[in-house]
Amino acid sequence: MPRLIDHDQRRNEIAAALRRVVLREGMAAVSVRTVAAEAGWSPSAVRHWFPDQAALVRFAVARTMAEAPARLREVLAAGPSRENAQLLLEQLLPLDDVRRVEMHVWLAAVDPARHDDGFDETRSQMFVALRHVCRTAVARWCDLAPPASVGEVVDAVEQDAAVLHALLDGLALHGVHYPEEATPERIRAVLRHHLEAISTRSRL
Amino acid sequence: MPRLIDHDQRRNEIAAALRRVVLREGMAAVSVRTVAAEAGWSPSAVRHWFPDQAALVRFAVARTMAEAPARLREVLAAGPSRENAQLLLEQLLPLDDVRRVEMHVWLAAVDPARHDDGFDETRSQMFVALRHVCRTAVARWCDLAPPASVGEVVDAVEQDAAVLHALLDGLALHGVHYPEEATPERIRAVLRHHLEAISTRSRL
DNA sequence: GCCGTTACCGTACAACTGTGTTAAAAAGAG
DNA sequence: CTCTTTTTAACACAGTTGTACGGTAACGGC
Repeated sequence: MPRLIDHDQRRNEIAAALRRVVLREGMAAVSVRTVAAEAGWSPSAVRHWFPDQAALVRFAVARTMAEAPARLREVLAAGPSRENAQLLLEQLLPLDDVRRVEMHVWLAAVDPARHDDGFDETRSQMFVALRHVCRTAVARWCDLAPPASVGEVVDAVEQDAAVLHALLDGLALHGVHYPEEATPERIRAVLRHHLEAISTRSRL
Repeated sequence: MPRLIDHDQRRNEIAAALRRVVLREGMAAVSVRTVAAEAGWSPSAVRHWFPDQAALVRFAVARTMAEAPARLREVLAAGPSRENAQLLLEQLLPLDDVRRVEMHVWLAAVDPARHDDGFDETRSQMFVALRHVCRTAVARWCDLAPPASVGEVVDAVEQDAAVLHALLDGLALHGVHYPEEATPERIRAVLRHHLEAISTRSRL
């Protein structure tokens, strides 16, 4: 057997390089060559680990988004409370560098993906996943029983979740594209304000 | 004097061609050549009307977004009412083809613009303009005096406007990138639900 | 020692890009 | 018709892109 290399780690390194390129120069600057240079390898090395460029960015985007579920699970484990509900939602907002990179890469990838095949599934999965997090957050915030499955839908919660979902993505977009205006504190404040509006209403 | 051509109309034709390319194949497919082909001219013709590619997309994006203010003014002229407030906001959502194209082009242009100079001003202008529309809409919805100027800020309205602004951009993003899930009717319903939540709260 | 498999590199090529230059066509004014 | 300016085309050039191919270096088992 020849030298054995940790495939996953190698690919993660390259994905991290792509992330850095996207963050610094935007998705338009991503190419096999630029990513390879950023990672410190030759373009052929990158080509060795990924069959083509599309697979490269697919993998990198997937890996980038893959860290969020772990954070969500961790917060979820803390048990339901209002603080917890807000904390849950904040995991999906660009409030620190890690989450900012996630959102940035995702937003940069979503638009081109609209015309690439093989990304549609990821896109809609992301949508339903986010929606379900919103459902859970609304339920926890309003002190209701959490939704048992992705399929189970309670109408009142569902409407609030749809609003929250759009609000969340809007805040993410603002945080990434208008960092001066939408600072982490302001984003948090807007989310807080909206959540408190929900509770005020539900007390009627 | 040799043949005189309506410069503005010519440039608008080219901008429209760019719009079509963006809509069909995404911003990544935009080049002097592809736009020229779409418009039915030679690349040199396009180059004759725009000094370089950056100016081309700058102009096309500006022209695309330039149609919204007219719509907003028209709605604003109808005088304040709740229906009117919702209608105002709906002018900034991808509810028909015209508005869908606007949002699509804008979203496709915003991300690359983050790393191009000369677009920052447009970006922040868009932000404050949208925020002000939200302020006005909240004021009209809650039957308050409309804000006199962009500078005048009422705290209670301002917080609601910030939420509404993020919600609006989130809904726009959903409508463009998840057209199956976020249909015009659902987008309208979400907006409606949020606005009614505001009024419920304000009646306390 | 050797060998075979794996990892990586350098180069090459065709396609595309933006952007100049150069020249032809078109059309109103005289 | 001719002249003059605008409009369009054709071409060229350098740069970048994705991807394929041939070769080299490393390493584990014998």
